[in-house]
Amino acid sequence: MEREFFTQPTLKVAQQLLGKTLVRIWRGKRLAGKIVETEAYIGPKDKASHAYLGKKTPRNRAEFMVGGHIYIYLVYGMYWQLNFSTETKGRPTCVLIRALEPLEGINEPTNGPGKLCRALKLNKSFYGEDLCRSSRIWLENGLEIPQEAQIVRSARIGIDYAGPYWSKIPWRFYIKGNNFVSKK
DNA sequence: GTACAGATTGAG
DNA sequence: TCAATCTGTACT
Repeated sequence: MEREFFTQPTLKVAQQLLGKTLVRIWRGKRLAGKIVETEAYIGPKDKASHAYLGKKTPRNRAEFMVGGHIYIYLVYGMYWQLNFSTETKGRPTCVLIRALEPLEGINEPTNGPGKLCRALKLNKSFYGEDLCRSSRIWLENGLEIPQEAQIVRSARIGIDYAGPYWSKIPWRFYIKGNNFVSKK
């Protein structure tokens, strides 16, 4: 995928990522999966974002990079969370990849954000990696892009702490009826 | 230096 | 319903 794809508005990128193929080269092998579920986190105003009110720390600085870079971090002491930065440099926006449908070489579950990172052998060494230039992880166009009618919008998962408004805003997207979406 | 909570998961 | 497990961040 080109840089221009990732620099579009975050909500648009979150929806257009559905159906794209995420490719990861691991020990010379191709691991690939179709993205079936995403969530948008939109910078300073989003109370659920790590960059709420523009907060910038060593941990979340990748959120501020120009679209197409990897923001990866550890939650609950054991699960990695894969995000792609979006929009322009300095804008703290990103899309969380929540679930994949396995296509090639994947032998572990990928129906959750922590699980997909385990299946694709992703960790902090990917922090800040450029998806447009990396030789070990990138995105390819899927064969068919889901029609708008096949995309479901709902509230994001696991962010109740953000309060009644931000925890309910419908910034989670997934492919309708897909068996690999998390929280069946 | 110490305390604390989290964009999850799988077991009971 | 609940514990595992650890890092970034805030506070003393």
